[in-house]
Amino acid sequence: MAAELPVPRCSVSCYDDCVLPPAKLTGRALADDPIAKMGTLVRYPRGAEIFGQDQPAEYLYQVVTGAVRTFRILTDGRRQICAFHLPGDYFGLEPGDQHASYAFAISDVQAIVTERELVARRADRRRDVAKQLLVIRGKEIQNLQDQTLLLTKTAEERIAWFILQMARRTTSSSTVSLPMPRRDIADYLGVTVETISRTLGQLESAGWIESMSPRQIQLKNQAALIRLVS
Amino acid sequence: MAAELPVPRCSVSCYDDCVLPPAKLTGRALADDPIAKMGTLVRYPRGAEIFGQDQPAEYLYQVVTGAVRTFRILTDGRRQICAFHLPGDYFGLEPGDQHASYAFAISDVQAIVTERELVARRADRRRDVAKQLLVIRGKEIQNLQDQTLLLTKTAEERIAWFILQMARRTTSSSTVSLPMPRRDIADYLGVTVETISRTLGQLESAGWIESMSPRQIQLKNQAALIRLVS
DNA sequence: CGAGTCTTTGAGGGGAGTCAATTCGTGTGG
DNA sequence: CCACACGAATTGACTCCCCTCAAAGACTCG
Repeated sequence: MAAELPVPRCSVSCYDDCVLPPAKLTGRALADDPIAKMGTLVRYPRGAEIFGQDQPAEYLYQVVTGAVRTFRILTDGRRQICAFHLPGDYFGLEPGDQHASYAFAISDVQAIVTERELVARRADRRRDVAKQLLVIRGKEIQNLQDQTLLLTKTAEERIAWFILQMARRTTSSSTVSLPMPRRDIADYLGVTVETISRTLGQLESAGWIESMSPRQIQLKNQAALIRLVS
Repeated sequence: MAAELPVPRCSVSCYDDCVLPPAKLTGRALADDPIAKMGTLVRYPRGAEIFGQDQPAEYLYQVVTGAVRTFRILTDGRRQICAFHLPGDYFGLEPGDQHASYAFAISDVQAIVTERELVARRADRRRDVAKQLLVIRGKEIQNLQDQTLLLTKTAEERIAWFILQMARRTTSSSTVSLPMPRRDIADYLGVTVETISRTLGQLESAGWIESMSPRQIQLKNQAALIRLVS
């Protein structure tokens, strides 16, 4: 619904304390990854467009630091968030040779960018590269299946699920950071920002979470949230 | 919601006239397909379980005749239809090595069944096989993305979209066959059977479709339906 | 023909959307 | 350093679409 910022904003943000832990370039995640090694590190300022819908899909991306949203604009003008990509996540590997979605940097982002052509050629020779491509798509399928299940549930269940997922994907502490604005969460979960706000209020009244700031919440009763999403 | 039939029913069905055109084994679809050639043709009677959730995913399937539903049972007892598989469609290629869903034959089904192990080994050597696996997953991703978009729309839009998709995937004539019961459509679109029934009634009142029988409808104004899903 | 399932139709209630106003938080300019 | 401007987020009142519950037809199949 909301138009994307046409111009990247490079100013220091008040939200910069909501940083997510960077994927460790030297850790298991990337060391075992035959594709990431082939790419180069690129920086995108907050709000920057990484690629646009219908553009040729020339590159494959992996987030190192920051957060990325991919989304589609529907014919009725509504916006559907496809996914949030956090450190370690791949994005940009489209089924076709054109991007089916936009990708924007939610915060300042560092990403490993690899030529698709290069990956494809390498996959022809090396089994591990070909297998890695299949794995990336497999994870994407699982995410989409989760999202599909989610969209048949109530707003309360969706939001609880989202908080738990963000907790799992970011820090393991009880403090969950939501680097994206409410509008993004709403368009991802298929509810309105008002419903997000009201439901978070209910969860806080129940004593299950505590809102430190709009983008920083604390889990007070994780078990209850898990029971909610059953 | 409704429990699956525990025992395959082999009797001739009243709905057997709702047959879908078989994928042509000699046609382009399968002749170009390096995987289908490796498998064997298997028949499943209507209502038969093809595989179950959490079972080891040993085979890859391609529908030749009939229709298959894959679905998951949620912890709250609800049932989520993942997809309907019609002649030419692949199913059973899970991200992990266990099936994430059940697969049942909606009508009598013939399918080409191929060992996953065999496909995997072949993919290690032959580029076209590896690429075909990627293509299968790519199509699955597109279907899931479509379903995701769908679940954010109104019941009327979902049902119109479903009719149009079934029209596109089955015969090209104006007669659309819906081989699955209302309950399946409901669990796929995330609405109730009552809403399906009522909305079909509305579309018929509007003169956009005409119901020949519960499982056979005729498109009277395809343009209007397309405009509805925009 | 009769049991059972599938589908349709009806009445009523609730969850989430819409519209609108207020508060909060941030960045800007004096 | 403080006041103001602007968007983000929250809160409130009202409406409506769809679900729930219930019952009656339609169609198979034994």
